[in-house]
Amino acid sequence: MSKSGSAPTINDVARIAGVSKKTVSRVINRSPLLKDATRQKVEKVIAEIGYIPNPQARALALRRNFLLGLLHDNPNAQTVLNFQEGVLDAIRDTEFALVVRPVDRHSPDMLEDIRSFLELQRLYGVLLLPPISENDELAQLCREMGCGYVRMGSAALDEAEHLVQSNDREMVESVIDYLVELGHRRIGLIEGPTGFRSAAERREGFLSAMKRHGLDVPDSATAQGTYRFNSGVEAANKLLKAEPRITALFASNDEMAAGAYHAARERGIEVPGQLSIVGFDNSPIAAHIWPPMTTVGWPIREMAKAAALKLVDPGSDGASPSCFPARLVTRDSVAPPPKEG
Amino acid sequence: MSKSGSAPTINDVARIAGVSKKTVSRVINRSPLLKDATRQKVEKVIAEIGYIPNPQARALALRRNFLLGLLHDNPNAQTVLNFQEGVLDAIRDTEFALVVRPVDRHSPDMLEDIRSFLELQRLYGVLLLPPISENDELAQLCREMGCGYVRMGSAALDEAEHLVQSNDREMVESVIDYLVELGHRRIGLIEGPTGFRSAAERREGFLSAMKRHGLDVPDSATAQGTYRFNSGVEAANKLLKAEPRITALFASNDEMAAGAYHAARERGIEVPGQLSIVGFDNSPIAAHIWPPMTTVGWPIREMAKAAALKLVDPGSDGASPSCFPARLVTRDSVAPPPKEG
DNA sequence: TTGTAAGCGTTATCAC
DNA sequence: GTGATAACGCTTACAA
Repeated sequence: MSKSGSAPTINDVARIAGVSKKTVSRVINRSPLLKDATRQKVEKVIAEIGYIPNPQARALALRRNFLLGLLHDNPNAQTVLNFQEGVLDAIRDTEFALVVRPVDRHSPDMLEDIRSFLELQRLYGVLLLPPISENDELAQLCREMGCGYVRMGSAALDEAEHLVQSNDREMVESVIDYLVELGHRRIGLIEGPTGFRSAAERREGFLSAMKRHGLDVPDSATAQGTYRFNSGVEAANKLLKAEPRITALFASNDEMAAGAYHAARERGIEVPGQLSIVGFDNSPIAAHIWPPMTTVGWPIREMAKAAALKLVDPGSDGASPSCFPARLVTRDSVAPPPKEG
Repeated sequence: MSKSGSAPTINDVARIAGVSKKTVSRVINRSPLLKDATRQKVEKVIAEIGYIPNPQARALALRRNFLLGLLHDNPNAQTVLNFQEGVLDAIRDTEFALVVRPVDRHSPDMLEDIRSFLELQRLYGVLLLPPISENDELAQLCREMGCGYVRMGSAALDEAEHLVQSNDREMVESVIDYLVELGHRRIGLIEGPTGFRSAAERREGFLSAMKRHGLDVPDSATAQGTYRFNSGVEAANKLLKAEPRITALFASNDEMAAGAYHAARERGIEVPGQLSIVGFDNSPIAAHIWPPMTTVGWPIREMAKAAALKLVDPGSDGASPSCFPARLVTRDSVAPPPKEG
């Protein structure tokens, strides 16, 4: 047995199994050049004494920590938290742990901060959430530092092994199809901020669907927001004062869509009777607002799990492309347009 | 200079400064038995070559990682995320990093899971969020494992060095005072689930304030929820069907309060005209719902920072008690009661 | 296929 | 006060 008190080490295993510690190390690391008999003998001892390799020691020897980092500039609390859960799904019962690192994408020091963070903590790999996942310099930095990385995004930002993707554009197209089918013709767009790939993808989806249906998109039917609630209020106010009034609007995220609810209510416009609203994200507010909001939801948690697996177990499925389909969550904020007059 | 390519090590510092590595180690660890001249000489070299101690090596030698763990059973996404930001405020520019670990308080294996997690990762310390912060066995486990811990709670759960506290009870009392001052007499309570200390504290605050004002609290004016939205709907439905109807209600968190909005709207009861609603948490939904909700807010981020500092720098202020005052965030969900009749 | 010796970068022990 | 020397628990040469 191991020396009582402290956890068994590789030396205990080696001594009891009657092999060298290097052989034990080979077992741990699944070296292919081991005789099966030896491997089994060692594995038996490992199981018996409950040996677990010490991650700190491995980290020192390998010059690389068993830590996954989540880098994000808080797009939305629930999104970040769901993502954390998904990563945990992937690394539960492994030696990996998840470290989080909120960053400020507007800070000129962001890249340098991340560089020294990676240098210090020697992370095994990092997971990049939008919008900073769209930053190519950041990806380049990870490569330079020998740090694995996976980007989560709404477009083909990188090679398959570094990317987990959603199909925002298609989804927005089908949202518009849905509204048109219900009879809507004057549909407005509250788009997200410049510089966000997701915002661009969603706008493209909107515009191409409208074009496909032969519908006009006057300037007065689009407005830009910041992805925040207040900007949704302002943008909706712009859209709703134009005549003839739009009968439906798509907002590039739920928070702005909630702002649009607010603006509509202040103007005495009924949702969905006089105005249909569709959001994007399926965040909690969409379910809790009144009337419950129809929106587009990503399978964030599954995406996060896939992203983490690409890092910790690239063998399994990591090299293959991962595109996760979003789905329309139908609730009560959409109805046919009001009769003209 | 250090060998080019890799970062300088303690050996480089020792060689250049002409001292032993142990002396450098003493400088790093602020040993008091060093001659000032020696210290300054070494510090100069450290600054010159930009030496940073390697956390992985320290972790191995000290048998303790430079990681803070956040253990939580997601009370609320925004709360958790704010807390993370607060911890980061405390450990920014230190060698510490934050690892997160969502747990399932309903799992019978929770304690064992946490035990093996702590054993494996050798965390410097953990931060416990409600409701698991109220679990005394968990605190005991941390003590046994030699892992620092700080509990965040709404009552005096532990000694000052292990606690960051909020004053939920007093705050709820002042909420009731506020409603009574406006003229409300029939005030309802949607309380949180059994087993949550925060729920108990808030209920106590409610009841003692009502008693102080000589106001009756019939059974029909209280209902229990789970802190989730749907339970708020159900609880409010129970409260709102009792006659004479309550004119105000306090919900133990915002999510249930949002559920109460929902129930009121379904029954055609106007908020705040016919029913005033006050929540607790100041979560985003309170600001985004219509009408914007009056609620009680904690300074989560500051509390998190204080908690992390208790762990990483107990010298500064860690031993002293930390009670953070919540404050009433006044918005538009409260009005005087409707005229009788 | 397996073992030996020498690190990885720090701290602890115990002399001086 | 300070410095050799041996841990800490593992991995990577390189040898056998």
